[in-house]
Amino acid sequence: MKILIRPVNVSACTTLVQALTFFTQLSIRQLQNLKCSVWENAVKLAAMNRDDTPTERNPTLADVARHAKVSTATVSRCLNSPERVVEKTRTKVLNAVRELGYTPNFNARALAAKRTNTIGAIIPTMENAIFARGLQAFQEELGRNGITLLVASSSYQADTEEEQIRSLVSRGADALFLIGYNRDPKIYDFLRRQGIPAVVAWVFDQDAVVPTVGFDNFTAMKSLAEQVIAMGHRRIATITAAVHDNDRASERLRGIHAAMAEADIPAEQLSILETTYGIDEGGAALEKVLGLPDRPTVVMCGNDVLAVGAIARAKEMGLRIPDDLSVTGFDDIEIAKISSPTLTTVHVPHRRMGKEAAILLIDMVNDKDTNMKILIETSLQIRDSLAPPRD
Amino acid sequence: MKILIRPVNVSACTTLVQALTFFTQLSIRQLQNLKCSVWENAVKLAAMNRDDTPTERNPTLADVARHAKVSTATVSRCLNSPERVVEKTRTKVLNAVRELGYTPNFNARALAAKRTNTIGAIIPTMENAIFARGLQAFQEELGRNGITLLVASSSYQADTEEEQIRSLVSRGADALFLIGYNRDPKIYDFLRRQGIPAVVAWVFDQDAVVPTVGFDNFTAMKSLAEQVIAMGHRRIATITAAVHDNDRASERLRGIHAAMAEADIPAEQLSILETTYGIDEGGAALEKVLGLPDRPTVVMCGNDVLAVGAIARAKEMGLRIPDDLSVTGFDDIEIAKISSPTLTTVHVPHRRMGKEAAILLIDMVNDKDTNMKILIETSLQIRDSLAPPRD
DNA sequence: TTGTATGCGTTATCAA
DNA sequence: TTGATAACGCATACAA
Repeated sequence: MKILIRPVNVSACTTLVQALTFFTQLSIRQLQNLKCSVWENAVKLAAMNRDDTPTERNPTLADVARHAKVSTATVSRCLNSPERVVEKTRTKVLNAVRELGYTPNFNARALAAKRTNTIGAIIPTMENAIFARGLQAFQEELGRNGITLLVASSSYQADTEEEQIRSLVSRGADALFLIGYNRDPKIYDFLRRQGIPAVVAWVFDQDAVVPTVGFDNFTAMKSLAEQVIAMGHRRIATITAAVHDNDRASERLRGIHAAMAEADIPAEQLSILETTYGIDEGGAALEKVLGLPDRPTVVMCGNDVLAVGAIARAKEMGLRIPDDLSVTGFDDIEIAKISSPTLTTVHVPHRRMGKEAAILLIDMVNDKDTNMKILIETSLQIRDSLAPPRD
Repeated sequence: MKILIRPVNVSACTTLVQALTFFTQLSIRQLQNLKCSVWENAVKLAAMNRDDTPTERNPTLADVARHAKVSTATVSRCLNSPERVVEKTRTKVLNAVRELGYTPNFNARALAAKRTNTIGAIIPTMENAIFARGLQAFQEELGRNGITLLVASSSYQADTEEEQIRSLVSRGADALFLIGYNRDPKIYDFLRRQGIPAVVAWVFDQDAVVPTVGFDNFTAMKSLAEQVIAMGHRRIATITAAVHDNDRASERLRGIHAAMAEADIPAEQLSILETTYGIDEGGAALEKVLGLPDRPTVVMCGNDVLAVGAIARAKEMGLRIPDDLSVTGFDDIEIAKISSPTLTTVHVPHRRMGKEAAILLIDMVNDKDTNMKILIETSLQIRDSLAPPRD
């Protein structure tokens, strides 16, 4: 056999070798007997990629059983309820496990046991620090209880979320953690029929029919608005996430409206600007606010990120905060404190919320008839970005 | 029928009732006709646990098959390779699927098919926005290809990460996305033997033996340090994440050292402060910097969050930035632009990195012999927080 | 094109 | 205390 190769480059040769092993039906070893330095190099690389050291099959329960000369049932017991097997056999089995480097196949286990020790969570987006933070605390608490977390993010899409709920259930999640109460009722039906406990976080609604760990978005924002109005503001703008399908946002908006109504300020005095999440988005919305006829004296933002973006843009445009314009946020994340001026906002203990949700959910998995609602208290953080209007 | 019960406690009774319904073949409703308060209580509890509104068993392939009057194999084919089944039976089957609300059991599917269309990712923490952002882009690209993402976070613990790698593999992840190259070599061995492709992101090392999508932390930080030194700074401090087990941090530190060496600045002129991630942590570290003898004129931070925290604290303590002290960051997240003064930093295109990693990984799953390294370019962002030293 | 039958790696039930 | 063995729900080789 004689082969001519124009040595182009190594990676091309690699491909070539693979093609050759295929067409000639020679093993890579046989091909290696051909002499030529580029060739050898290529062969070596190809060998690495193509596993001449073939993929070892994972050891199974049966392998361990054979190795330890016991039945598969015994091995299984050793791993799941070690107290039900006598000391001597147990060590024998555990040794075999270690020697073979055995790891249980999760899917098989789930299939047979109908329990996965896994809880699923769906959040609107991972990019928003407050969800990340609540989730982190949630996960830490689960971890302490030997439960693993499966995360999905829905990009604020209701249908995506529904898909993901089904997906998590079909993956065997023992329970679900969801953000916001507002979703198609048939989803709650579905979960109930499947016997999958779920808790809803980030909102609190006394009348909700699902277990909840959250705060009262309406009251929190209303308190802040009352404070704003008490300072003398009458013309208000709000920069908020799209309120449609988002009960956190719509409740907060309702809070502002309620405070205005109680102070006899006509609802038309409120300009509402919807935008997506982000610092730049907050800035862009602020520009629109400034373009409004009869300019508002205060901008109440749906979260701190929008607020900080608004402040930055306002300063760029030559406004002084809060002298020329007041700005408020929601959440009280770190940037609220380092923003200049520091940001007036609503403090939400996200970590605690995540942790409480985990505890509740674990209880529910253990005995399903827990149907609790936990109210997380928020508090006003009055800082420098809010002051009485000048005019 | 006459039954005597010594009323021990409610839960015992509950069990008893369940036993009775089993043995007598009477429904709980019928048993409820018996009068006795403890008894009634027990019956009620038992009813709750035992779901008289019974948990509907999930429909299975077999149910669908029966409903559509075909074999399970046909139903399976309809779902997985619809082109291999004739139009008429297909619609019949799909109707049955819809009517029964059938969802495939993921675990069973994984067990039988050895492919899950799932890719696992392990990041150090979800709380750090840059990981969240890269991951979000990663996930979006996977989503476009019908692949779902499994996320785990290791809290920067090497052993936790190792556990999670095994866990993801045992869950059937087809491939893995990892941050940083630096881990026990036996992990790479393990993955290779299992035939699980993995890509490493956030770093770039030409000599690494695993596929990589990342940027050169060393060179990027070195360029920034050169800039700093060119401005005249000699006494430098750096606030960094713990460099042990963290090749991103250690490479960046090495970059500073290299730039100093080239400028003949003795290495002792660099004060190194390790801290954890967070705005407050950056602030605390800054206080330590100010306490240093022969105070540095510039603080180079390992990331923007630390930098912004440092700036805020410095301002609180009455320093003017950059007049009294220069500060730099790394990553170029949004707060870099809104910080005041705006932050000099290294721009890293996290989104693009995540997306490229996804594309590469998908290729690798399809034909395992891709062994690519992709270098993501970074760039300097010189802004207001850096100026020549005053002395 | 469709159906039958087997196996995937566990857990759980029952008998020994 | 242990060992057989039957599920678990699905995919697929093979046969029809």
